[in-house]
Amino acid sequence: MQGSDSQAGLDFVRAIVAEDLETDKWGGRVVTRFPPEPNGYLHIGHAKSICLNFGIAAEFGGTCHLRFDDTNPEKEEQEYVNSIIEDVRWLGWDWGEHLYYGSDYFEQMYEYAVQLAKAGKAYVCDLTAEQIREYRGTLTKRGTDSPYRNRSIEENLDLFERMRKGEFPDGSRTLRAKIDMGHPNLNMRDPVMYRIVHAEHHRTGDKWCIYPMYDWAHGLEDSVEKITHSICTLEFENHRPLYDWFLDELGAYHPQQIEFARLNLTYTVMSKRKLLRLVREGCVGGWDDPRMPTISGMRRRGYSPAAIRQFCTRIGVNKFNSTVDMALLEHCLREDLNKTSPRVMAVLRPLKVVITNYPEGQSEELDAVNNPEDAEAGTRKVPFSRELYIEREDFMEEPPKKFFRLAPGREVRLRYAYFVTCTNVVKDEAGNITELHCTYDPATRGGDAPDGRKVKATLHWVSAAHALEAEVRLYDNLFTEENPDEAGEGEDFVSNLNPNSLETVSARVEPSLAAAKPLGRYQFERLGYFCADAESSKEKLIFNRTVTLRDEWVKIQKGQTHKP
RNA sequence: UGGGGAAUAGUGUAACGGCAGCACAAAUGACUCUGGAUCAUUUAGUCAAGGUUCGAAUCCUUGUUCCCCAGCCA
Repeated sequence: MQGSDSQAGLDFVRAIVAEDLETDKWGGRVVTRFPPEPNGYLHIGHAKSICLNFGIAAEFGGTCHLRFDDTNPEKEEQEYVNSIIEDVRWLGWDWGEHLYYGSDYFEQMYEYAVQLAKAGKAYVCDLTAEQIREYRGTLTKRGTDSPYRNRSIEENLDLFERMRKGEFPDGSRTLRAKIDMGHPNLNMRDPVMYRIVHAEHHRTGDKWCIYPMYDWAHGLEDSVEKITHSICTLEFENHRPLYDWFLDELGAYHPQQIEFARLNLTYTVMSKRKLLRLVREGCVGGWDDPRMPTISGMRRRGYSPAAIRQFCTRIGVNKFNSTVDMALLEHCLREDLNKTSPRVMAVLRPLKVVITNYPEGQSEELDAVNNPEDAEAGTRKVPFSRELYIEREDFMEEPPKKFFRLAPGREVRLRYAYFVTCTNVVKDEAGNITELHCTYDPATRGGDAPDGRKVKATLHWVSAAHALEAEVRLYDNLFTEENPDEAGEGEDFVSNLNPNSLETVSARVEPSLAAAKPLGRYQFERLGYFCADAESSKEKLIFNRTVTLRDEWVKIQKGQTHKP
């Protein structure tokens, strides 16, 4: 093993898989699985697990199963199943024929339980939930045997069968593994295998009124599917001895479990419980709110599957808890979007500009490059006329040092159009700037001066008469704190919600955007990446800001205000 | 002395007894019809203390800190 370099550069999970392949531990097979519980929407943390499991299968010539771990009818819904299937597929992964449901194995699990009971390794217990907790002991104190622990095998078999038949009310009895109430690992103190719940299951309906506990079900699901590497998160490390015990007692196929650290990201929360709360309390518009770290939210925000996949490989895999900087996610996003997004011009906060020496009623079409990063993307026409809109923040009446954009008397370039010089500032009675008057230099058509003179800034713009109105939603971090859980006394993460995480503006966009399809991604030049909202239409254009462009000017401004 | 896991720049990771490397972030400069992109440069790290060794992030000892476990949730 030491001599082998096949593991160099691999993360520790892949290193194990590579070594197992080398030693032929599984007869050349690599079978992984992504086993979500359909009780919520998938988030970026799940993407890490999805990319790990499907990625390993793809890299090592194996297969990866998508399996719903649906053993708790009270929390699971078909809606979640549907969203999970959509999200995994959207991320670009394919499970082929291997779509499974834990509930499909209920009968087999039941038979396995009977086998254990027959071996005297499981018993029906009449203790209440509260009593079970008391009998379990504590972290430092051993537990006490249940008074029902030594029932006869016949009685256990009879009672368990009657549990299944529905003869007993919810919570009245459980089937427990007979292990060791003095075990230092609490999971080994006669864990519950089945509980009685008369609830309708989203797939099995009312066929069952006893449901397997996760610890009992999960290992069996992996075993039945002949998984080779059961990759899960750190908190299940303590459960591994229990899975081992079950599988060994049963003499069943035994996958290898490998635990890795779940993903944490700055400025957001990552547990289904907390995300559910944000949805239920109306802090966001729903599971797919573009501010949510859910896959569906990120999709609606304008993230590309490639960006998310790239992020998942960049963060690596490890066994210790860490918090990844949101900036890395945004870096991966920009990296992909820069290469793939067509550029367009849009003005978020319009300031009217009149080109006083441009003939009234005249207009022309100018050529604009669709994507300077992609020659194949070609060019398009953008209309130019006497009245335009530019970005309000691209003009300053009294420009500070290093402000290169438009100012009185200053010449700048309108992208792909002309050089213009500001000649007059029009204000209303309150002194607010309402309009700018400029002159243009006809010789600079297309954006270059034949005399070779330079300008320090290039501005984006739209023609007032041709521009389309659009609602643009400017998103920012959902939370103001890097770690939202760090809240004051008596408060929790909700108190760290960013009140400015969404600002809606009425923008003017170039006419080509009339063809924008829902979820279509664009770069609004000089502003950022934007995506047509899922509900955007020709009648009402809506764009979501995915992420801003990196902005040197913002940094300069910050520097100027910090050191006056 | 309950059990289990883990510690490498600000952040995320690599190095498998042999020059502590990469990326993000930050900073500086070049270039630019996006203050974008791109390119170059810089800042910054082995939890601590001992030990083994020619040589230790890596092996050993002791300690410190952090995470997980007391659901009939997963």
